[in-house]
Amino acid sequence: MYIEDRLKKETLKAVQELYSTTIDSKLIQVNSTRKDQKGDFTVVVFPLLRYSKKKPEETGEEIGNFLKENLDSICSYEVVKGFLNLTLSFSYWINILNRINSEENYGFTPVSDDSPLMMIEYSSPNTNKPLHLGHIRNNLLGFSLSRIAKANGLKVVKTNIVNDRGIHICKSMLAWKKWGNGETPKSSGKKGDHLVGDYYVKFDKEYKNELAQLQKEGMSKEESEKSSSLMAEAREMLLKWEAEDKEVVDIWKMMNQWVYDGFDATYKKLGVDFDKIYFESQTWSVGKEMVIDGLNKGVFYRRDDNSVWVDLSSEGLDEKLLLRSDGTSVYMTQDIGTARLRFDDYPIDKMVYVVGNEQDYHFKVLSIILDKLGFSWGKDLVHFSYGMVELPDGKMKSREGTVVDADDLMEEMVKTAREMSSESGKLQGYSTVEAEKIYEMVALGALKYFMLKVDPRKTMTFNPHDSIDFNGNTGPFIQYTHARIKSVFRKAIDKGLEWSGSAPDGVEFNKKEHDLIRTLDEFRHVVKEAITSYSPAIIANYAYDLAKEYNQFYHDSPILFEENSDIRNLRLSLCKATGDTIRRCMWLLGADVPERM
RNA sequence: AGCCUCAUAGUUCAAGGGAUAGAACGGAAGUUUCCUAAACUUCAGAUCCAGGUUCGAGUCCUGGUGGGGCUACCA
Repeated sequence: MYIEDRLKKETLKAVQELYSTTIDSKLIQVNSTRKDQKGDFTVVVFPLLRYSKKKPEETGEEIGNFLKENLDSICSYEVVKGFLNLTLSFSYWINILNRINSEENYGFTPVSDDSPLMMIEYSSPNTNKPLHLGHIRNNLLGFSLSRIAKANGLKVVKTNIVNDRGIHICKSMLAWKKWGNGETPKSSGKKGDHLVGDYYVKFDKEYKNELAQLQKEGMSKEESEKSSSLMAEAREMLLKWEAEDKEVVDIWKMMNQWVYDGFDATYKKLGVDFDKIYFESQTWSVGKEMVIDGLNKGVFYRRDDNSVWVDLSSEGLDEKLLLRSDGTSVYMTQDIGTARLRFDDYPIDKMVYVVGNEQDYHFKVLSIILDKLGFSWGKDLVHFSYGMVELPDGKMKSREGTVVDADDLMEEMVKTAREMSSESGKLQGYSTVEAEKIYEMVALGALKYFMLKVDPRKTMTFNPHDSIDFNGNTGPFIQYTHARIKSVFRKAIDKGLEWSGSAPDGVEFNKKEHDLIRTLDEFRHVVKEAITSYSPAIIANYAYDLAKEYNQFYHDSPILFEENSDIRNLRLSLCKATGDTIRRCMWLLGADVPERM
């Protein structure tokens, strides 16, 4: 049992004995003491005043005294305003430190056979545009969440649903057919997803031209849209696709493969992966069947024009379309089908969708529909709803060319990392290949930290001109701290001052050392909180605090120059624990830490 | 119009109803004969407005103002 739980229990007992009342344990708050106050843990006494019927100071004194009598680890206490600050003994903290260093994966819960299974859907790209900044946030959140879940003892299946069918796909296919002259990624040297994306844009441009021309000839906007021959061709292509017309399907397969090759390269560079990929071209028909099934069960209803709807007015929502009047499926239909397939494939206990908050309504509806169809997991599916990434002057708009492309961005950041590193010259003696690996690690660390340190629910702003920092509250700052620690241990070997493997009991430590141990101790809470609140940002912010704390300690306290071997081993223990904890934090964020940088 | 969501230094972000609202960038000034200066130290600078609940409100409630989103036979 950890000390916080014991403190709570003993405080409960104290109230019982001192004031002869039993109170709800929720009233007892044990917090970590603010770093600017003396003490390690704080019991907030305000809520207890109703029972003590005494002044805050007096109540604090009485409870403090009781706790000190009953818990050996407490060596002193003081009451400041309504706060009872307890100070624990040096040996308590030495113990904690040694525990951190002796446990295999401190703060993590191992996965066991009967662990619940969490399926996490993320990424969910369209095959007609390359990945951009918004996808990066999605991918990094999804991947990090999967690691956080694993660290909390859950089995995890990462999944991706690729949106590979529909009218929008036909648009890029049609444009390629009309104006492509057989261009391929090979012949043009373009990455496949970018090539296909270009044709999607090309279609849009030609379509706009056509509309403008028609309107010039006197048509209204609606009329021109209706009589556009380009759009008619695209629709015809979709019908052919659904009828499995060989020519169309062949082009579809070929162009999709170009895109997948492109996506794979981007995913690889980003460092994310999936255990199982679903394609909408395979799930849409299942969705249709389920809608028909629901229709038979009376959950849905058919309108005169043959379209199928669900009435959610009793849930306070409106009516939602599930099948168009021509029998084709919509987004919702596909999500229903995909859910069915997934639950057939895996014994899922928790389904998490990492999808932007623009779809809050969609997932609310999906949850209700799945529940209505009789799926027990429908009600508590989790929509991990994250905020948009905006540019300083607003949303990214592909038509205005303000989209920040994922590949370009990563490339740019690697370049910056390379420049910064060669300025400092710390990688001398490394081969080009090794050095290049570190540039990538640092660049990606910067990007990942930048995206993940923000509360996922909030809209975030990305300024492409300032780009992403490598100094201050950044990924490289944290990586740098790790590299520094590794360097200390290398130097320790050179000097013959190897670490004894533990901190000796009986040694006393200074304020900075004390703060550092306390911060290290908090890691276990942070890991748990990250999963309960679905927030990698909690890990990121903690990692920064820890690195900051360490750097202050490092600055103030000589480690290898310390003559007293007990103190030196304490400090090396702190270095070891900090290095490992930083590595674990970054792992949870999906980022790596270098030995040198 | 209705519903959802957000609002904190010049800027980008923190702050489980708890103490003097914390960082970073940018601005001003410092620290390397010493374990990595991508670091450390110091200074200036913020809770949209009006009420309410509470011993205590950036945090909860109500109303305003302002931004974003959703309310598609698009995905």
